[in-house]
Amino acid sequence: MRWSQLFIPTHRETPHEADVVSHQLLLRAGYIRQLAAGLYSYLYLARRSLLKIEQVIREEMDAIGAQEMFLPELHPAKVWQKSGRWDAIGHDMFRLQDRWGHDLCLGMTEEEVMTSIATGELRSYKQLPQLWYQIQAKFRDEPRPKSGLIRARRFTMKDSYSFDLDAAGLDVSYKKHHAAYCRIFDRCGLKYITVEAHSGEMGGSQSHEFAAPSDAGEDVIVLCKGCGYAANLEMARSTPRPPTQPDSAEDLPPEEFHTPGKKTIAEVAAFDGSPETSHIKSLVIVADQKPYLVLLRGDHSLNEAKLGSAIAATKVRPAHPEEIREWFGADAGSLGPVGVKELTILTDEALRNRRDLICGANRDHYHLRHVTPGRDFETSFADLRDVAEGDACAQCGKPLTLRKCIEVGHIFKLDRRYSESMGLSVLDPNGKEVTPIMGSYGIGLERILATSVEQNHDDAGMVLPASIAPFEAIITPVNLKNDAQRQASESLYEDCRSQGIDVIYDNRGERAGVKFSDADLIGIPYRFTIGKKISEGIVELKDRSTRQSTDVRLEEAAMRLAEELAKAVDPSAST
RNA sequence: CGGGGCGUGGCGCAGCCUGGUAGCGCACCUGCUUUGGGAGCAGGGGGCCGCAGGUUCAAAUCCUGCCGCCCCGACCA
Repeated sequence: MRWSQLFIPTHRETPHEADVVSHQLLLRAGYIRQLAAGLYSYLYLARRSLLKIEQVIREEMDAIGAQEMFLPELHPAKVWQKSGRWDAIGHDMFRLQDRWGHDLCLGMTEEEVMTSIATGELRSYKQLPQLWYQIQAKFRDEPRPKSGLIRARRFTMKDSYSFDLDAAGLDVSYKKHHAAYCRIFDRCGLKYITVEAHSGEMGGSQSHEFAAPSDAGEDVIVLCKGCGYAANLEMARSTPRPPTQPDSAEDLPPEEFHTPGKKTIAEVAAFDGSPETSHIKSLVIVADQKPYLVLLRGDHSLNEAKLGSAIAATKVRPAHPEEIREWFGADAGSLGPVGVKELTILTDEALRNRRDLICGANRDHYHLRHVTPGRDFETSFADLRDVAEGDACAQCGKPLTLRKCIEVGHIFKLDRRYSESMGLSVLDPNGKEVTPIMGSYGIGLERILATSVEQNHDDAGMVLPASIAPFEAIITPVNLKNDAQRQASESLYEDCRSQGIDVIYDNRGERAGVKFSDADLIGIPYRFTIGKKISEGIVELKDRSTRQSTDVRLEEAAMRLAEELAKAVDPSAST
């Protein structure tokens, strides 16, 4: 491609609406333009990158025997009603009606459609397993789209679905996907970790997330440098730091004391000189319409996903102030478990075997001291808290660290949730009707691009790996008006093309500095610079990531780069 | 949905407080010079100042309402 004919609208200045690096650079480098909140047009460069990412994914999915399909993005309500998600999902789904008043939605994911195809067609265990996938647009009416391509309302997902006869089969399909995903992210040059994750609304028994470390991420991953333990914050377990001050051995009854205007744990702790670890934090939570009193150590915070799992609730929310007033006769800030009868009390494990603690008295401006779980109130225990930086690893005892990550892929064992609700069954070898077991597996294509930019950039712009960069190389003549330089550029351009190198020729009449800056900004991994040394038959080959430049002979230049690319591209080619 | 910020040529911004000719840098067009890291000089084009009402002789500027975008939180497969 010749740059002079292309539309690559680069900007010198950072657009004001973007504040994460990938968003800024994708806009500045002319990859994308915003149409509305969470909706982006992919211009030429982004399109090329995304097609390359798509092709990597396609190759690896095909390699595990998955079959690509193409499904409608517009779904009739009835398939979602059948699975029960039409009502379960709420505002995240884009809904519309056709001219007859029939309800439709834009697809957020394809469990329902894929399963409905299977329901019509799969009849025998002999047809299993099946691995089906598609690479298509997904629509989610996010409460808050943000960070450019990282959380958009329309994005591209590769989603695949496995149908197996039994759990052992699902295990095989799941492992195949896990391995394929590792190859995909390796080939795309991402740094990532795989962690156990929370299944959320997808349901199912097991899930793993592919988490790419980045400050622009919204996921928090807990890591142990000692033993390699890694888990999503929603699943992670730890041994909390011991209380700052040991509990009193005395056996005193609860005693009310006046705490005028002190509401937060920090305020009460400062007021009476006790450490926060000797306090009970009381949170009122409504889970599936049922109220709970949730107790945590004063310095800990609640993880709502863990709570949801502990009580098998799907919808968890903090109680409204009026509800709290009605149930406790006091406001948040003076709440506690003593005397509470109507609400189920759940207590975090960190408070097990603790005694002589401080909590609210259910009377405004009063707290209780000498409170002991089990003696002064009935409760059950569960792991409900967020792991905190510096907690000890539950496996090896070393301190844990927290890392923000972008979720680039997620695989789920769905079990029979969808096959059952959608009425999928086949005959087993004994002629008995059985319900196949399913898995679902997703990768966000734009997130791979955005994450790559997040992980690979410098002050000049993006530094993309050759596998996903819009071009593998760029030819930059320093001065186009110089005949020798121009002719050499033309001939190198032809050489590169005959070597199969995806190359762009910057034949614009710009000054060298402009062309260098643009090439750096858009992140092309290799640059041929054709300048004065062409009189000796020499061109420079510069590596964008190392910024190292080597002199090569013009005649050998394309071949040299082709060899270099063959080394870098596709480390998994042998498998 | 709660809190905050911002809407002025394509991009980045000033002007608004204290009402009176819409301005700067970059980009763009023409010409000349220049050509190894975002050139110089000269000339030029481009604006519903987010939208709608109101106040006023007069509104980018003051008032009211709405819309859009961004950030924090809530929320989120």
